[in-house]
Amino acid sequence: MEFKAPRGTKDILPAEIEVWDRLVDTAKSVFGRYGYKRIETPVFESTGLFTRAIGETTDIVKKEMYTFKDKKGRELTLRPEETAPVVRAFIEHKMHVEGSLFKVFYWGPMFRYERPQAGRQRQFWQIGIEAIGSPDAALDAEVIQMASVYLHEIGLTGVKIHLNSVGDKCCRPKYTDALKVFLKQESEGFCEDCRIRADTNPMRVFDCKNRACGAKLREAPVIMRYLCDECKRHYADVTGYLDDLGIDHVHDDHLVRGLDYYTRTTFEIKHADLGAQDAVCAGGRYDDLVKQYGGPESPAIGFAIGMERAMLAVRTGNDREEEKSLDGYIIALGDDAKRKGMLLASNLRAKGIKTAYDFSGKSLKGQMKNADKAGSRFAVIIGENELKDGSVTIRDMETGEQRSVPVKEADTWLTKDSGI
RNA sequence: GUGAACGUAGCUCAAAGGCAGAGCACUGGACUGUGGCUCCAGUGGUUGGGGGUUCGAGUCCCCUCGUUCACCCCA
Repeated sequence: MEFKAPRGTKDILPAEIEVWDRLVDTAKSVFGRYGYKRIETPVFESTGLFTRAIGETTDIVKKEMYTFKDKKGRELTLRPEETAPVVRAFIEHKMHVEGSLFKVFYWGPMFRYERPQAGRQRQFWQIGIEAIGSPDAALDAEVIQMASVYLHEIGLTGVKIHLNSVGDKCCRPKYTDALKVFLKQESEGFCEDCRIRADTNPMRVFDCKNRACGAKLREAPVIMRYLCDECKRHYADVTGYLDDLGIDHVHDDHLVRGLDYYTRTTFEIKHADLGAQDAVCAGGRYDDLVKQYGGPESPAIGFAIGMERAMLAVRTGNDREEEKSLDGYIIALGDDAKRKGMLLASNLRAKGIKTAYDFSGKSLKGQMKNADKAGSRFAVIIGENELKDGSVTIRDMETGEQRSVPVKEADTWLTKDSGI
């Protein structure tokens, strides 16, 4: 075969689209219930938008972006994530209203040039939300609860909410300094990657899966001890509200975020069946990002859910019986019957009856088989006998019962709840 | 970017250097205008692509593309 879907991309075929649509429909329903409105932003943006927001030293910016120049030489990038575009739109359209929240949700494809793996693709879809305009810890709790409700409503069970705080611009530097000192002192105990991380982005050592490093990290300074009073208080409030809401969560000292813009609350929702890429949802606060981009002081929080990962996790134990996708399947025998059949199909569809017409030109037997495979409730047969008296034969594909009815009454028989 | 395994019919997989096969699916028949069950028969392949070794390669070697898993990183 000459052409295949590009590496790291996937077709979603009709057989799986039902689950896919459910993820989207549930997003509309759940996030709408919390007062979120949908936003749609371009799939590509100026490259600088992402390099500054995400961080020059992050892997996403350094090696994973689909960047290109257009014909006028503009530097553009296929979006690797959606927070920066939403923030850009928020500022550009001056959506800031003093004392009120900008609450939006979205779904769409994101692009990162990575080696594909279970739950990781080059084009992948995210469903996410952003709430811009409040520092309130109660908002954090509501957002986390909303994510949890969403995952519950798409039928995901066995998820675990991990929570941490990464501090803000005054207390985080103190912590990273302390961590750096520790990593330098104990450098023999760490792998090569971690030694490099000590300089570039020390908090990322907590992501290391090397067992020796993990053991060593138990002695590392813990960020909670270094948080300023405001951050400490904020985090305590978030967990307090979550407890009030009855949302299970675990504190995770080692939960750090890869993107530079995060402040204070960070969280991940993990699922055990996903393999190495076990986060189905991740998010956190980004209190400085809007200001940093020239907007008004607007503390904010958001999260994103990986749709393909959610699909993988939902897949297990979800073999629901599929609904009959057709009400009527029209089988015409001969040219005259064909004309009648086409017209009948058209009339039935106009009345909202799901109707397919058989174009195979096969025998009655062959067309009956097609009706069976198509999953129709009824077969509607038009042959010589029916042409003579202006009737059609309607056969219930479940019970095998059938009866002859006038063409004009076909619609009422096809919409009957039961029996024929 | 690094490492490992894998790539054979539409699908799931056999064939341990010697005739490319099975099950399911598909098509036809038994059953002439009646689907599902059963039985019988049939169609279907440049063994991912390219090169090499060999009398002979699906099998061994090299390159390449892709898949999977892990690392890295992340949704």
